Amino acid sequence: MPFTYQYPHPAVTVDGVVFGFDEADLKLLLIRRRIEPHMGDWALPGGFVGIAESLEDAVRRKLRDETDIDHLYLEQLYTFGEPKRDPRERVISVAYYALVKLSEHKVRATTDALEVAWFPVAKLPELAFDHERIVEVGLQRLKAKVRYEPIGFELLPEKFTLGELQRLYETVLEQPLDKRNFRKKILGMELIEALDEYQQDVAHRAAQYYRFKRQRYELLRKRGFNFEL
Amino acid sequence: MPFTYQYPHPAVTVDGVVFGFDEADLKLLLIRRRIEPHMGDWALPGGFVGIAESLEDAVRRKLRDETDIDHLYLEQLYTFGEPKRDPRERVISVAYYALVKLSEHKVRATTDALEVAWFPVAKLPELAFDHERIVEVGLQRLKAKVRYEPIGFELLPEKFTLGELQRLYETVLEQPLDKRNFRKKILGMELIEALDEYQQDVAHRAAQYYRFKRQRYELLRKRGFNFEL
DNA sequence: TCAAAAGTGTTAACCATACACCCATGC
DNA sequence: GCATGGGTGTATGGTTAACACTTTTGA
Repeated sequence: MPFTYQYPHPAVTVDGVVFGFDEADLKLLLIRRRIEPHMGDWALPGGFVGIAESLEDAVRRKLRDETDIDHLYLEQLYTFGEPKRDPRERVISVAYYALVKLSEHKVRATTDALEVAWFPVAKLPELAFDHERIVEVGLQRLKAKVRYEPIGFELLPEKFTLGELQRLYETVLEQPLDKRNFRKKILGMELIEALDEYQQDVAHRAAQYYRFKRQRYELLRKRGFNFEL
Repeated sequence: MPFTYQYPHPAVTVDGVVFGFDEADLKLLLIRRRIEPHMGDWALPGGFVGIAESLEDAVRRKLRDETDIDHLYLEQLYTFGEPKRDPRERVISVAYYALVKLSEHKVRATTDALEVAWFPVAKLPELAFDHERIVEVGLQRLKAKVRYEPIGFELLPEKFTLGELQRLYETVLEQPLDKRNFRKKILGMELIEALDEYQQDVAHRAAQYYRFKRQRYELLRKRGFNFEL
């Protein structure tokens, strides 16, 4: 028992609310806990922050360890610090939310997780601790942010069709969008460019692929441009 | 040295970024530290979180103790957790930002502060730790939020003139607004009501006083209404 | 009578919305 | 040839932006 302090210290953890998008569903990454408390229950990936490690490094490490996910859009979400969140001791959890290109990542359980899986956000299992609340805040944030920052592209593969992009927005915002107006608006921003590539082997007219012009967006943003759906 | 843990624990603090508005200036509340490190330097009000105390309770307690400010709009801002923020030990700080009606609060130094004062945000002194960075994030948030939530009213007295309200927006957003368009927009929302009261003893035509209809706003918000500048 | 801020409407440009049909492909 | 999603333009109404003079008051 070597770590002693003059005043009581809470434990600090990080939790990741990791979203992916898959054809028609917004999905959330969960792990099944290998240890107590809540052993065997589904929970957000996360864990204790190392004493000399930044918060963001801690989340990235946990996601790498527990799920093999690397390379993602990551942003701090909120800090949950109610005194009775964890039965063991006072635990303050800094939650991050992350967006990953689902099709480009295979997840697999590693050290702390019995199992790792993507769940449609509409059909989540019961979650450990107050993780349900954390997911709720994450969803709210995603929904708010997708409207005024081009983060939707983080959920899609490099090449995508306008149909896929529109379905993504409709799913996240939970409302249908007019196809012609959507295309007019997106194309009008000149933030995505058409490729000379089309879908293959689809049972209907093949859609053209597009790519997000990240550099152009960064440039425009510096000049005061604001993305808005 | 009674508090011992199996793994090292960081200390957790809260810091308050407290804004006020005064005639023509956006102001920030600072304290001069009574203790090391950074004794005598200006810093954000804040301190360690009690082991059985929620984060928000901790900020409120600190603001009461150090400055006598009670009753304020308070919201979590961001959590700063870089390993070397504090020379003593690993300290993770959960920052909150707060808006107060400057004219209705007299601040005074109490337990931990040698001195307490309001500084115009444009002319801040050097700050302890990474508090400059925290203030920057707070300002950014205020600027973003004031556009789509009616938080400006938290900075004004109960009764205010449209001129005061406009100056507040111009100050926070750092851009001039057209008087006629501003009034049209604000009055069109029907969120503020005119009182039968006018300025006294002003060297120009006396302005009418208005009041924010908070209840009506809450009602409209539940029905899906969105405030926007 | 001057200075200082309050108060007040109209017009033109732009943007958001609503809406329907033909196209290409695989089965 | 049919089912499926891709792709395209216009007209209307509403919203935003630009703009200048009169009023009231105290010094």
